[in-house]
Amino acid sequence: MTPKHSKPLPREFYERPTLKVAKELLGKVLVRKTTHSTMFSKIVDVEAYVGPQDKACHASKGRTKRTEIMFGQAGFTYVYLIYGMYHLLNIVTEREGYPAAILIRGLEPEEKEDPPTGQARIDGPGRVGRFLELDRTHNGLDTTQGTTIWVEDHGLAVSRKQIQALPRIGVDYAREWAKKLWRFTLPIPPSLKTRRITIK
DNA sequence: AGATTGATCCAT
DNA sequence: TGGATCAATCTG
Repeated sequence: MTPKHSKPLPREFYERPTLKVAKELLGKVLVRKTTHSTMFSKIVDVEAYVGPQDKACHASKGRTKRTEIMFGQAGFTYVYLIYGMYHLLNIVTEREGYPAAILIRGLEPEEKEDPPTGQARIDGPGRVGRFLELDRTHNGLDTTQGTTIWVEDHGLAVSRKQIQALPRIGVDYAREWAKKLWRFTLPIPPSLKTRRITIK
């Protein structure tokens, strides 16, 4: 099922309307390569931040040192520190000059054990950053090069019916923009649901 | 509900 | 140059 060789999604994939790209990222495989290992995780939860008018988008405040990357070429990472603790991973979309990005909120890591143990879902953008061992050195990386962080298509079909559209989290300050259904998720599979009991 | 935590941005 | 803000998470 998983192809032996898969290439990073090309820049053209990201150079399109952000809402479309966001939905199409669901079911794709995020690859994170460190010196020790290469991790593969299915993308299951994303949020779109779309353009200068979107008050929830950091770039609505204009072009600054921090938001500069979002104004640049699509396919680059936008990683930033929030609350002094969490590194959130985004991928830049749309044409150069139009600031937009997609926040990765949830992952399902590939099973590594041979009898699969039932891997937990990584739920929340802060946990995603921690799981992927991200820090600010991962800001502004080109995901089309297949070096550190990239996305592959392993051929998993995702139908529109599976995609839930929800309001974005934690952006109440954006007033009416917070009501946009620009968060897209895949349902938690039953195999994971049954394993969501957390033991202390 | 409250604490945590530090980079960023802007104006008191 | 200070201080408010913040695409969150953990604990109680």
